[in-house]
Amino acid sequence: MRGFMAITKALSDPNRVRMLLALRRSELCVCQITELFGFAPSTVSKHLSILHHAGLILSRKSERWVYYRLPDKSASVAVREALDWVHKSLTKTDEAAADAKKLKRILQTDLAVICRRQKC
Amino acid sequence: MRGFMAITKALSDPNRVRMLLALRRSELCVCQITELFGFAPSTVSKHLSILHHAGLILSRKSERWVYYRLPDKSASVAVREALDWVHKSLTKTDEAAADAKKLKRILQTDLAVICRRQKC
DNA sequence: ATGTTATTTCGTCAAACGACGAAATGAAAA
DNA sequence: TTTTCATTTCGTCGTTTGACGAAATAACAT
Repeated sequence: MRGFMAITKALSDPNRVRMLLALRRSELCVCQITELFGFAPSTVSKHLSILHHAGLILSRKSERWVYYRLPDKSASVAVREALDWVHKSLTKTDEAAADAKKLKRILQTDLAVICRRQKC
Repeated sequence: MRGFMAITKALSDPNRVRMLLALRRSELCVCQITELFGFAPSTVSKHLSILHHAGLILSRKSERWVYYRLPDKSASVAVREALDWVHKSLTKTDEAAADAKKLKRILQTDLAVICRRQKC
């Protein structure tokens, strides 16, 4: 029950759900997600940490950046079913479409440029 | 997205999830659920109203009591998948077993007796 | 009609949440 | 080694949540 509640609590915030949808296309680093949402980096980091703690995303560090991604088959059944449910329910929504559109432009921009932009 | 978030917020409280599990065996009236949880009736009513608003449970009124039950096939895909996910993930947990055991005794007791008990 | 009573609504309060900025961390670059 | 910088942690603040009891509601029983 404990792990299950970690998942449902993680899913109870719309911004965290949007993050899961954004990660569907490809892994993203914190500053890319920060750019997408327009939140403070610390806020995004906290959200990602909650998703990570629930097992809904995985992380890896490379060069200067921390990348988050959706888990593969090795995730628990509860996590996989939760992610399937989220994606099946929301891929066709307006919010997901708008985020996907904005994300597309972000992915075309150099990472260093995006990160520097956030210092302003 | 709005309806989906209503579901995830409803599922983000462990007591509401326990209520969904309790309803798996049979429909229950508010005072039976109140007896099971040991909360104030107003608290239970609020929880049930949140679950109902999310479409996760249905209600019917009969004689003096309001009964809540899980929805049938007519529920939305998102709701049905959420309920399947909850039940598949949690039916074998200790919490569910303990509630089921206590619920069994409650179901053997006369409704009017249970309701009167709560006035003390 | 009147009274009873199961349920809901409302107001309150403490705890949890989500946002932020400032400071700490830690790994790569110089 | 020292600096740089992406990320995380910490403390704060306003809002939301979950609990309660009291009062309102509405349906049944008398």
